[in-house]
Amino acid sequence: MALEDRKWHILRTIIDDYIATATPVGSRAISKRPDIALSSATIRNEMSDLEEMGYLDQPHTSAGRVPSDKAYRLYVDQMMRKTDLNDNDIRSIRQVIDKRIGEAGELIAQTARVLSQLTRYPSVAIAPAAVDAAIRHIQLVPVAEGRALAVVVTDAATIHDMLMRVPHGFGADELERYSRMLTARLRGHTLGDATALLETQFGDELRQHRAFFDQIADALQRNARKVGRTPVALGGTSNLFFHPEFKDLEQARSMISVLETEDIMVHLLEPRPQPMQITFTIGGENQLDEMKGASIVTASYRIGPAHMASFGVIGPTRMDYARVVAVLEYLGRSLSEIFTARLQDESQPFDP
Amino acid sequence: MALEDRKWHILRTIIDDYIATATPVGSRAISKRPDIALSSATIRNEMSDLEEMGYLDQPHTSAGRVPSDKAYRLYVDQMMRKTDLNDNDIRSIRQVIDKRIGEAGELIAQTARVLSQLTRYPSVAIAPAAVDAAIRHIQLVPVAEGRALAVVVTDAATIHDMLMRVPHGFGADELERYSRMLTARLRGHTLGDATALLETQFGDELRQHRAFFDQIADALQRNARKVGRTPVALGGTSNLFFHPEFKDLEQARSMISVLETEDIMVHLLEPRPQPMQITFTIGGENQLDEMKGASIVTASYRIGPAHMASFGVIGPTRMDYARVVAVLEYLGRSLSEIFTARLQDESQPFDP
DNA sequence: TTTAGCACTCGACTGATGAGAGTGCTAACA
DNA sequence: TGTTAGCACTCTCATCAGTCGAGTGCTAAA
Repeated sequence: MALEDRKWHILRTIIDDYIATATPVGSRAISKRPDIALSSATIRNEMSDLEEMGYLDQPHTSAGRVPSDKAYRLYVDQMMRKTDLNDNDIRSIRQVIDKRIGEAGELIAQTARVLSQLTRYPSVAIAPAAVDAAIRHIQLVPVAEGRALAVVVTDAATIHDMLMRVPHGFGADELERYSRMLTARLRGHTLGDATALLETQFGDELRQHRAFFDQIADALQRNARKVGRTPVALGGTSNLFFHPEFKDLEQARSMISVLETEDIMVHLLEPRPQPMQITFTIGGENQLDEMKGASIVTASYRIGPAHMASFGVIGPTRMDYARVVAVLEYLGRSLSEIFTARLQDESQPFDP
Repeated sequence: MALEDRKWHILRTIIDDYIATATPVGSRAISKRPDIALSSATIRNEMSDLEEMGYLDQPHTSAGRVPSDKAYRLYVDQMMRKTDLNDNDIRSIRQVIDKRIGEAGELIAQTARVLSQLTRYPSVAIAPAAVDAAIRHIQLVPVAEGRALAVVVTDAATIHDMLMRVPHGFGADELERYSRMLTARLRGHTLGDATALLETQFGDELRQHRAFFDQIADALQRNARKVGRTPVALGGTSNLFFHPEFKDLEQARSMISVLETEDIMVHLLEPRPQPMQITFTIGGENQLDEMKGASIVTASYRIGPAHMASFGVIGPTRMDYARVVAVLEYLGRSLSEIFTARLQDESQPFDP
C-alpha cells in the first residue's frame, strides 16, 4: 500500500529532521524536501493522521510536530538506516583498544570516555558483576604484622582486594601456604558459594584458626555482596548541556544526580543475555521518573566465555540513534576481540 | 585601634551575610544587626573604605557589596570562627569509617560521597600516587594458558593489576617461583626504580626469558607511569546546581567539564607536604580560567608512614568555609586513624 | 485526492514603565 | 571630628502591551 508507505516516509523525515534540529518540525519544512513532492497542506493532513495514531505530538497548537516515544520506538525497530563511522571515529576507538590497557578499571573508564567523546552524550561503562564470577586465584599478601591483603582474581578478569587481620606470627610462608590451599580448594567456585565451602573443605584448619577463617569468609562475602557496587565509569556528563532539552536547570540537575548514583546506573545497564545486541529504552519506557524524558542505548561484550560487561549512552529521546548504534557496535566488537584474545587465545605464539 | 577593629567586624559581618544569603549586602542590612549599633550611613562610609582597600566589590552602582577574593583570603586566614559538627554529621562520617571498607577504590568513592553529602558541594578524593610507593609484594596469577595477571601491592595500600603474556608452558608453579623471586628482589623499591633493577638483579634468568622479563618491565613501568592516572572519585556534582552562582548553564557546563577531567583534579588536589593541613585556593588564585570563580578546599591524610591521599570540595568562592573546614578536619582525622590502625597497628591483639 | 488560500492561535521578542533597593553626597548634630 | 538624617540619583527586575512570524485547521477549488 503506497499510501502507507508515504506516511512512514513522512514520519521518518520528521524524525530525522527533529533529531537534527531539535525544533518542532512544520509542514512547510517537510514539503520543501527534494524527496517529498507534496504541498504543505497535504503534509498537514498526513501529520494530522500521524498525530491521531500517536506518532506525533504537538507542544502547542501553533508549533510544528514532535515525534512521540512511540515514533522513536518504531524508528529504532524498523526505520533506522545504518550509518558508517568515519575514519576519525574509528581511529579514536582503535586508540583506546591499542593502548593495551591492563587494569580493568582503567579500561572501563576509557570506554566511557571515548563513547561520550564520539556520541556527545553522557556515557557509562560497567565491569561484570562479581557474584557469579568464578574464583581463579586467591593470594594473601602480607602488608604488616597482623595484617594481610586478600587478593581474589576471578575468571571475569576482575580482581578484588580486602584488608584483613591475620593471627600474630603468621608470616609470608604461612600466608603463602594458605593462599595455595585456598586457591586449590575454592578454585572454580563463585564468590557466593565460597563462604559455605570454607566450612566443609577446611574442617580441621578451621577449628584451629577460627578467627582467621572468619576473616576470610568475611572478605569473600563482602566482595560477593558487591553486586550493586560493580565498578562503574561515567564519562562526558557535561555533554548533557549541549542538548537543548536540558537547558532547564532542574532538568539537568536531576539527570546528573541520577547519573551519579551508581546503583541506578548498574541497574540500567544490566547486561542483556545476548552479547552485542543493542537495547533501547526510550523515554516513558524508563521505570525511573527522572529518566522519562531520556533514552538509554546499551550494548554488551563478552569477557571470557561466561561473563559480560556492558556500556551505553544516555541522552534525550531525540537522540541520534543511528550514530549511537554505529559507535556501540564498533566499540563492542573491538572490546570483545581484545578480551577474547587476551584471556583465551592459546594458539598465538608467545613472542610479542 | 578600635576603629580598625570595627572595620574588620563589619567586613566579617558582610562576608558571613553574603555566604548565607548569596545576595549583595547593603548598608541597611548590616546596620540592623543587633551587634552593630551604627546607622546605615556610617556603614556606607566604612564600606566605601573597604571597597577602596580592595575587600569589597560592587556588582553595579545601586547594588549592595560583595566580598572580593582578597576578603575571603583574609577571612579564611584570620577571621573564620571554628564551627562544630552536629551529631548527625558525625554519625554520617562514622558510618563510612565503620563500614570497614577494604578496597581502596571503594573507600575513596565513599569519602567523596560523604563529603559532598555533608557540605553540599561537589567533592573529590584521590588515592596516593603510584610512583613513589614501594613494592611490597608481586604476584603473578595464571588466568589462562599463556596469560597471567601481574598483581603488585604497594606500601601505600594500593594494588595494581596488569594482564601480561607469559611463555608457553609456564604453569602455576613457575609463576609462583617467579612471584617469590620478584618479591624478594624488588621489595622496598619503588615502581619507578623496579624496571632498572630487573636488569641488574636478574642477569641470568633475564637472558633466558628475555621476552618474559620485557613483559614484566612493561607492566611495572605502565603502572609507574600512571601518576596522572591515580584513582579519582567524584561525588555530588549535582550539588553545583544548588548554588546560584551556577545558575548560568555555560558556567555549570564548563565547571562540570573540569570536574570530569581527572588529570586536572589530580593536579588540583596534589597532597600538601603537611598532612591534615587544610589548603584554600580562592577564586582568582586558581591557575585554571574555568576555576577563577570557584574555590577549592583540600585536606590530606596519611596512609602508612610515607604516603598521603587527599580529598577536598569545590564550590563557589562564596563557600561556607567554616563548615567545610570542620567536615574536612573530622573526616581527615578519622581516615588517618583507620589507615594507621589497619596498616601499622602491631600491638593490637588478633582476636577481633 | 491534492492544493491554494485564509483566518486564527500561540510563543518569542521588544520596549516602556514603575517599584524597590542601594548608593553618594551634603548638611546638621553631639 | 565622627555620626547621622535626608534626599536625589542610579540601576535592576518584573510586568505588561504590542508586534511578528511560524504553523495550524478548514474550506473551496482544481
